[in-house]
Amino acid sequence: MGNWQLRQIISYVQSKPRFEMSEELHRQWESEQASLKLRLVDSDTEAWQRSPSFSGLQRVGGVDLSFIKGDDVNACAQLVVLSYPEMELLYEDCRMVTLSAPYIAGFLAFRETPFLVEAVQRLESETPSLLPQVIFVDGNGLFHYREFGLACHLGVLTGLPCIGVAKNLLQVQGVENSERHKEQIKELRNRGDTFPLEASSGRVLGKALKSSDRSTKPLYVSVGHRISLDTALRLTTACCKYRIPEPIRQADIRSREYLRKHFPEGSEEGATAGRERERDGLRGSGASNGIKKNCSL
DNA sequence: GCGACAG
DNA sequence: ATCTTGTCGC
Repeated sequence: MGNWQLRQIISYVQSKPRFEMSEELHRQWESEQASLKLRLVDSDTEAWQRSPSFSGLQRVGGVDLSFIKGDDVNACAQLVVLSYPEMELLYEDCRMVTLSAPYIAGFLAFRETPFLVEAVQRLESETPSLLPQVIFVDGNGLFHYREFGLACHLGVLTGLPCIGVAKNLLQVQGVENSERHKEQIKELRNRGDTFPLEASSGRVLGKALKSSDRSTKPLYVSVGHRISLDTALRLTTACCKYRIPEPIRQADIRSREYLRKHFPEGSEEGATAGRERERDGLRGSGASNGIKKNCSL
């Protein structure tokens, strides 16, 4: 294929416009965020959160969604629970899900939350003793346009303490990826070092955190629900073997692994091909080494 | 027109 | 989110 045709294809793909949201839906979602926000608790509510060594904390959770390359509708929703402080797997749950909402910055929760809540509810009804005492969420909490990101949303809907952890900076409320910001990143020396993400209002919405010794890029941590920012930072640091907090990292690794296994590159039509295998006995409830597994197509 | 846009 | 090989270093 000539370079010329390639450019033609590239420009076509790139011209695909981002989803345009109707004014109506925009208002509806904003008002839902505002009303859920009334139930948000942005301080420590648990005894273990006050403990310097988190004594009393035994289970930390992580959630994530993974996608197949050409398909932004079918995804694998994953919940893992790890032991604290060992970070050993205690429970994992994954499901293929069909998303109904598009990705729109500022409204990520409407796309992902329904499936994450379902996963938590399955655990709650089947093995409540394994419920995590806190959940690490892939996305922002209070560090958000309206101070109610995915981690807040999931926290309020489940009632569980949640921590928002974003891998990329969301430029919001006056916080920007400026030269100043880049300088502050360079000044982070040791694992655990932070600097505040301050809104133009003066409120600190979250903090940038150097989560491992050999990572140039910080994590953007903010309160999700029922935890203070300082505690969220301490715990995030405590749960990082690498840059990404272990619960989120495991959820990410395992959901991708699941997709690789059940939808190898080439099984195009996305999840439809796999649906036929649905009844073929692939339902994992059997535990091999004490780890509760709860996976199915 | 240019840049931003968590996942 | 996803694509993608090697490369440099411990």
